[in-house]
Amino acid sequence: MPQDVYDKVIMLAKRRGFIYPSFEIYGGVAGLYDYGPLGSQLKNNLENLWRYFYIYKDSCLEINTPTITLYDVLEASGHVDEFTDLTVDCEDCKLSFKVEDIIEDESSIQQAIKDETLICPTCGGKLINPHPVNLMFATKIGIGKTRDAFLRPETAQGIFTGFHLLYRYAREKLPFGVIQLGKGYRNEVSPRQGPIRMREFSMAEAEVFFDPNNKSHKNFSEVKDHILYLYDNESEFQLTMEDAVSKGVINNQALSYYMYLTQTILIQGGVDPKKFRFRKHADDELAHYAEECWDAELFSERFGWVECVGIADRSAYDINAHIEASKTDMYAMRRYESPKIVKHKKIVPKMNILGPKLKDKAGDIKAIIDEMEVTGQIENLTIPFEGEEYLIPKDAYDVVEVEEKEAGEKFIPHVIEPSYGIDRILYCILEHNYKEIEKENESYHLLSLPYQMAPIKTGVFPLIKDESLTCISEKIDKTLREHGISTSYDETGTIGRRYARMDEIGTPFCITVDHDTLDDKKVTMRNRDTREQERIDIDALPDFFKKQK
RNA sequence: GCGGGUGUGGUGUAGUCUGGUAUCACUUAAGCUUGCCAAGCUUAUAACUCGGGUUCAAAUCCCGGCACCCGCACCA
Repeated sequence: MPQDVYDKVIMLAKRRGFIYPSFEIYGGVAGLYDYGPLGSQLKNNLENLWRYFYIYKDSCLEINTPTITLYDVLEASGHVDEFTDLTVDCEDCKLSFKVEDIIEDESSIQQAIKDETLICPTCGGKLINPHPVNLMFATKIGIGKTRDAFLRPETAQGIFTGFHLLYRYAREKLPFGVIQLGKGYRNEVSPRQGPIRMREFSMAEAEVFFDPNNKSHKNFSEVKDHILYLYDNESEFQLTMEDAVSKGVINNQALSYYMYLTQTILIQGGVDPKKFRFRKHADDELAHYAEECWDAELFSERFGWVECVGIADRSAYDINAHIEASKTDMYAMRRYESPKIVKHKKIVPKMNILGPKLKDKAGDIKAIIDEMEVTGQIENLTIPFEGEEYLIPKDAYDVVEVEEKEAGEKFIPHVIEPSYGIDRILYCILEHNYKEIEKENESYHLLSLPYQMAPIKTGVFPLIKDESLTCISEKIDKTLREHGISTSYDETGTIGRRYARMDEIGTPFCITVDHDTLDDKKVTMRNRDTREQERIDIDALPDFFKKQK
C-alpha cells in the first residue's frame, strides 16, 4: 500500500502520542481527535508563541468566553441563518429529510413541493414544509425552563458581545485588540480530511477594533520593509509591506501588519517558507460583511494549499448587528479636540400644571416632550399618546434655548480579524518538519521542530547503565526540570537508539553523561539537526537551554 | 449524502478468491550485553473494525453499522 507523507505523519503522530482519533474503541467519530501527551505540549507551545506576538508585540487583551453561546447572539451575527441545510418533513410519518438527499437541484424545491412530486422515502407520504436546519451543535441551557443555545462556531462572537466593557477597559481609545484561544464547533457534513477538518477544533482569534477613518498601525513603520509572500489567484509574488500598501495590493496598514505577524508566527513555529503564501480572496468569494480578506495558506502534500489563517476586514458588520439586536450602546466615540457647543430649543413642561391635569399619563407624556426637537414657532402643542392627542396649553410649558456640549461623534468601530485554525497549522508543521533520511541503509525519520515548538527540549542519557553515570544523569534531569526545561530521561538500550527515539519526536538536543564526566564535570551535547557534539559544563546547562530560540 | 475501495498486535503487514485455533518485521517491556548515532542474544506482552446471519467450524462467505481513503456533492 503506497504511503504519502500524510500517512507517515499520521502514523507517527499516533504511535508517539501527538494526535489520534477520539473514542476509537467505540468505532471513532469522524472529525474528533485526541491530542496525546506530546501533541498537547506541541499545541501549548504554538499557542504560547501566538500569545507572545499578540500580547507582547501587539498589546492585545486576552479574554475567555463560554463555548456555549446563546441563540440570540448567533441569530444577530447571522449564523442561525447561514449555517444551514434545507430539510423537508413528511406529512404522514413526521420524519425529516435533507433536501439535498431527496432532490438533485435544491433551487427547484419550491416547485417540487407545489407539484407534489416529492414522496417520503420511508412511508411514501407527501413531503412538505421545506425549512433550513442549522449545522451548529444545538443545546439547551437549564432544566425545565430552558433557553436555546449552540456550541459556538467561532470564538469571535464572545469578544463582540463584550465590546462595550472591553472598550471601557481599554479606556475608550482605539485601536485595541482582543484575543481569545479556544474551541469552536461545527457539525460538518463530511469531515474527511483528518486534522484539517474537525468538528471540534481549536482556534486563536484576534478582533482588533479600529476607527474606520484610520486603519494605520503604530508598529507599521518598524516592520514596513519586511517581505510578504503573496498570491493573487494567478501568480505568486513578493512585496515589502510598504509597497503592498502603497500600491493598493493590500488595502491598509492594519491588514498588512497582521499579515506580517501571521507570517512571522507561522515561520517561527516551523512552517516551511516555501510552503507558505497569502492568498487574496477574489471579489466573488468575499463574505458579505468582508471588505477584504487574505488567507494564509500552507501547502500539504496530501491536501494541496490549505487555508489555515483568515485575515479579514470585517468592517462594522458584527458590532452593528449586536447594537441593533440587543439595543446596547456599543458605539465608540471620536472625541473633538474641544467639546462642541450646540444650541437648540427645548420645551420644558411645567409639571405642577401638567401633573394634576394628565394624572397617570403625565410621566410618559413628559418623556415624549423631552425628546422633541423644536424648530421654529410652536403653536397648539399636541402630543400623540396611546392613540389620543393631548393638547398642552401654552401656560403649561416654556420654550427655552439650551446649550449642550458634544464631546465627540459616535461611530461603530471596524474590526480586523486574524483567525487561526490551530489544528490545521499543527498538522502542517508536523508535515513540513517530517524528514526521512537514509542512515546506514536504514530509513530514519526525524521531526526538525524549532526549539520553541519541541515538546521535549532535551534527552538526558547515561552512556551506559552504570550507577556512577545514572546518578549524575538523574541529577541533571531533575535540575533541568526545576528550571522549566522539559526533558526525557532514558537509560535503556544503546545510545543510538535513544538518539533515534528523540529525533523522531523532534527533540533538538540530547545530553550524554560518560565516564569523563566524573573527572571534568562536562557532558556531551548532541544536536539533532547537525548531529554534532560538543562538551558543556554541567553547571552551564540551564543557561544553554535558556539561550535557545 | 451518493458511488467505488479499504479495515488483522502499539506500527507496518501475510493469510481472504479456495472457511479449519493468524505470518513476518519493527516497536515496547525484562534480563544479558553495550563506551556516542536504531548492534546482538534470551524471554515476555500484544491483533482479525463492530453487530447479526450461514456453517460442525468464519479474519475468510452473506447482510447491516462505524471509521478511513478516492471521486462527486457540501463546506470555506
